[in-house]
Amino acid sequence: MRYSHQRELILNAVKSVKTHPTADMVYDSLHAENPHLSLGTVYRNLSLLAKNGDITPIYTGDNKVHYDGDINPHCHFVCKGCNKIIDIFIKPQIPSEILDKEEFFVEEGKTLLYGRCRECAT
Amino acid sequence: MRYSHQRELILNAVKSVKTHPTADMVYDSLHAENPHLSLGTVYRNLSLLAKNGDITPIYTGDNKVHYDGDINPHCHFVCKGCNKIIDIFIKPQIPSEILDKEEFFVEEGKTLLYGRCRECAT
DNA sequence: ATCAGTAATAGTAATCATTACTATTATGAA
DNA sequence: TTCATAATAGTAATGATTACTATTACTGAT
Repeated sequence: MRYSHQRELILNAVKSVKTHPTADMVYDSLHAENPHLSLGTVYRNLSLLAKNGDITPIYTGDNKVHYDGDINPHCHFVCKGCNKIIDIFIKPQIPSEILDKEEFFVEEGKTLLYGRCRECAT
Repeated sequence: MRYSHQRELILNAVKSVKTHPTADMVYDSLHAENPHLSLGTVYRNLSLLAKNGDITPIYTGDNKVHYDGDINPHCHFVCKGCNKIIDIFIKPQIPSEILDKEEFFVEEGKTLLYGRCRECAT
C-alpha cells in the first residue's frame, strides 16, 4: 500500500477523536480544510484501514459503519435513544469452550451492549 | 398490533430455519407460495417483530440485517469468508462492573465472534 | 533530478438495502 | 353488517456505499 496524504488525514481524523465517526462524519470534519477531498476516498480508505487493522469497524444496527481509532480490543455501549457509542474498556470475552471447535476458527470477538444513556433514559 | 396473515407467515419463516435470513431471503422463501406478498411488507414486519421482541436482529457488517427466530440470548459466529452465521448457545457476557454505572443503563448484550468456518479456512 | 509504471484520487454515476407513499384491502369491535 | 383504521401491494424515493474513469502523485530505477 503506497503512501497518500489523504489516507494519513483520514487515519488521523479517526484516531484523534473518541466519537466513533462514520465515513460521512470523517468527511465533514476534513472537508473544510481539504476542499478537494472526495467522499469516495474517505470510504475507500476507511475500508482499507480497517482491513489493515489500523482502525476497527463497529456495526451497531443504525445502518452506518462507525470506526474506532483505538484498536485495543474492547466493548462498546450503544444508546438506543441517541445512537451514541461509548467505549467500555473491557476485553470482549471469547468463551474458551468454542476456541477448539472443529467447525470454525475464531479470530476475534465483538461485544456490543445496548441500553440507554442517562440523557435518553425514560 | 392487529393480526395479519402475512405477519404470521413471515414470523414463521424466520422461526422455522436456523439460517438467520435477511429480508430478501425471507421474501424469496415465501414468494413462490404467496405471489402477492410484497417485499416492503416483509421489511416492515421483520422490523416490527424485532421491535416487539419476537425475533432478534443481527448486524454482522455485511450490510444486510439478519434475523434470528431464537430469542433466547446467545452469541453468534460469523465467517469472514462466506458470511455464514452459526449459533453459539452461550449467553453473551455483560461485565458486572458496568451494570451499576451512572452514565448508562445496559439492557442487553450482543456478542459476535468472527473467524473462518472450516470450509473457508485458508 | 527525470522518468516510467502504477497506485490513489476526484468527481460523478450506479448499486443495493431499506423506507416512504398511496390507493386498496382486511381485521375486529360495536 | 357496518365502520374505523391497521395492514398490504406495488411502486417511487432515499441514503449509504461502491464502481468507474480520467487525472494526479508516489516511488523505485535510470
